[in-house]
Amino acid sequence: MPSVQTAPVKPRGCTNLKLRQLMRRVSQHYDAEMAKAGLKTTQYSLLSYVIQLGPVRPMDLAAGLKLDPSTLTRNLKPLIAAGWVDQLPGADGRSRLVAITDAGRDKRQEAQRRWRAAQEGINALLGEASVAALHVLIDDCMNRLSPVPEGETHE
Amino acid sequence: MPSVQTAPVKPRGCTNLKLRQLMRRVSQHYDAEMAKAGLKTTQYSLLSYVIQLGPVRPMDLAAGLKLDPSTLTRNLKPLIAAGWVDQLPGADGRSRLVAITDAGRDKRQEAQRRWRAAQEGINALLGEASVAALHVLIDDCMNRLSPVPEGETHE
DNA sequence: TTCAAGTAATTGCATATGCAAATATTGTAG
DNA sequence: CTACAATATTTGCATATGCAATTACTTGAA
Repeated sequence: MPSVQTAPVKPRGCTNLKLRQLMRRVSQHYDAEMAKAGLKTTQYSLLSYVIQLGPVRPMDLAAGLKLDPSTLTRNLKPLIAAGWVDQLPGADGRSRLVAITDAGRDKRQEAQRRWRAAQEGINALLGEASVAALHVLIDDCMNRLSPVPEGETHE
Repeated sequence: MPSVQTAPVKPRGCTNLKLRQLMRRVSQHYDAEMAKAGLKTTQYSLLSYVIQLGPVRPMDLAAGLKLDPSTLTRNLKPLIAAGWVDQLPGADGRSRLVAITDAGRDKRQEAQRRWRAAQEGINALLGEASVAALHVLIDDCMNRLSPVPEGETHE
């Protein structure tokens, strides 16, 4: 009988293009939901990390989000302008501390409901198994592309 | 014995955030290589599609790339300015035709070598099996998020 | 024929993104 | 104490991205 082999096939197409396209579609899905809370999904992620990492130096926040520090600086601006985040003086004169405000905590609380709805929408559309598989694959790829040094994971 | 179940686990974390993070890292990898040809990876993709779809209306080009038409308009600008792409009058007065130039074809040829190097770098870093699996998963997700109407695939 | 509905592209607005360079500060070798 | 190296953040520059509104043209109905 002709064996149905799952031979290791050489990847077709451009990984970068595929990733970008999927990312755009997925972002639209989340953004449509988050817009009801007046936030972009990127802003929601940022807000969440500011809460999670407590008052934190921009450096460390950027590292946590795996963002370029210069990008972080700019992404913070709208959140500061909206009064959701504060810039406190850091111990070191050349650094600062980024902290959540009460309004920011409230906003995040509200947005979290939207996020959950969006995530569940994705789970439903793609199937939980696929989403879980995607997460695993992404984590795996991230680790191979830039291993996280020992003891720097967020429990 | 305790069965090692591959139970369908509920996905953890934000699919959007994970995708964005991976996309950024992967883009950096490609961009580092493509920069040697003086292109962004997005520009390489666009150039490739302009060649592939021949003289084509912006609409259809945007659809092919799964990009918003307004984004396409702007992404074309640098390529037109560089003389790699031309805007020809379309049959219909309200439309145009986007076409590759000789210089554009040359540039793409050069860039294609860089792309191959970048793709092979990714394959090596992640393993061909992982990359292939990722592609399959992405294609699957794309289809579920926005099914391609019958007969609109590019052979 | 004339005007309203439809279609294609673009512009206005806001955000996201990263590299390289500039800035501000700290620490250190001499 | 001082000039230089190291560290942390921010700006300058260019691109990427999408939604809503606008512009330009076409078509169809009255």
